[in-house]
Amino acid sequence: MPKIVDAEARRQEVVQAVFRIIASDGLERASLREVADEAGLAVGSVRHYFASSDELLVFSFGAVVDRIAGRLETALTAVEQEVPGSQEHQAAVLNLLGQFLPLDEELAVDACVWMAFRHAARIKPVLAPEAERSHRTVAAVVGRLILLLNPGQIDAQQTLVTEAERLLATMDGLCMHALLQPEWMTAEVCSDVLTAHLRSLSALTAG
Amino acid sequence: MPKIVDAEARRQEVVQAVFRIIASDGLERASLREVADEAGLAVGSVRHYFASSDELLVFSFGAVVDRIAGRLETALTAVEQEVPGSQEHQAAVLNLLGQFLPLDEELAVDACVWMAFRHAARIKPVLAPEAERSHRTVAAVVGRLILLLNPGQIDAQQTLVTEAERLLATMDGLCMHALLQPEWMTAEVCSDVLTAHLRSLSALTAG
DNA sequence: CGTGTGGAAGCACGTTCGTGCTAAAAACAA
DNA sequence: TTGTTTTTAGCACGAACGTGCTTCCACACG
Repeated sequence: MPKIVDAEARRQEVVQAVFRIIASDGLERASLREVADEAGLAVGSVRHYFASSDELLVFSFGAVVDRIAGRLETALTAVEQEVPGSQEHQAAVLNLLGQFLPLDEELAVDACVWMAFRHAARIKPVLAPEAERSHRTVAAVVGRLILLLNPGQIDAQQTLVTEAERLLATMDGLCMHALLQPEWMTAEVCSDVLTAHLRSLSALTAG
Repeated sequence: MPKIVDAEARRQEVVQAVFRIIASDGLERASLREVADEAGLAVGSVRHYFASSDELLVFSFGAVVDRIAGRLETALTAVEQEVPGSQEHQAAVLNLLGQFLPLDEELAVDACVWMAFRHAARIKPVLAPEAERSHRTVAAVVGRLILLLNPGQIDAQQTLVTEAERLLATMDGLCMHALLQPEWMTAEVCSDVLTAHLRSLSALTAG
């Protein structure tokens, strides 16, 4: 058998190059030639691992969705292991919601890439399945979080859906503003908005 | 003097073509050739009114910002003319917030175009000034709305900023979801989320 | 009635893109 | 060593892009 290369690792390296290009220059610059350059390969080499440009983009979209979903899942189990209402519980919730925001370099890259792919999916049908998976996955996490924050208090399915969508929309909006208007959107404002929203959620239980 | 045409009207026609292309095929398809085709003109004709592709895009961005700002301003004065707490006041507020969402064809096109340009502005520096103007204008409207909803109750500047950003993030998130996941995001869910958020705002006054 | 100016159209060049295809290089089996 | 197969690299073609430049056309004015 010939030269053996860890194919999966190579694909991940290429995907990382895609991420960097999207974060710095946008999705439209993520062409095969640019990606190959960024990855230190030739176009033909990239095409050996990804049959077409579409396949590369779909795979990259799936990769970033998996990364985000993994972080959220980890943070959610951390929330579940704390006593509701405790200080640690509150911190775990804030940590979970912080995973949506570009608070450090890695989160910022993922947020950029995630946003770019979701918007591109509106136009490019090949990206639609991953976009829907992304939405379902994240909505499920947020829904479970809403239930954790209101233990046994939400009876109506409609309230759950509404509050989950409300929190999700707020998070996406915050992420968007943090990416697009970083000078107006400091980490402190993000934190204030999050705590204000959580207060409105606990008011739900009280009412 | 030669053949006289209403230059401003022509420019608006071209801009409308840009809007249609962005809404249906995305910003990256808004090339001079595509825009000229959509407008029923030749490339040279479009370039007669817009010196370059960048100038066309910047002008189009400004046009959609003006349209949205105009709608918001109108809706805000309508809110101001109602008695706070009245049924009509509530309806006027919902009407104002509804201007952010793709509730009809025209609003949907504007929302698509607005989103596309704002995200493109992260990469293309020529679009940055309009993006900042857009943000400042809309934030000002939302800030005034927050003050109207809490007459004389908001003393701390920080609370105003936080609540304005919170409402703005929610609106942008809702708009985004309505554009990207229309099957999950019915008008009813939008309405429920809006009323839930407004309830959390009035809870602010009560507390 | 010219005639010159603004409007409309198009050509041509260089660049970038995806992709089909070919060929060298590298590494393991025999 | 030789042979086989993966990996890497590259060429070439058609399409689409922005843009500099030129060309036609029609009409308002002297």
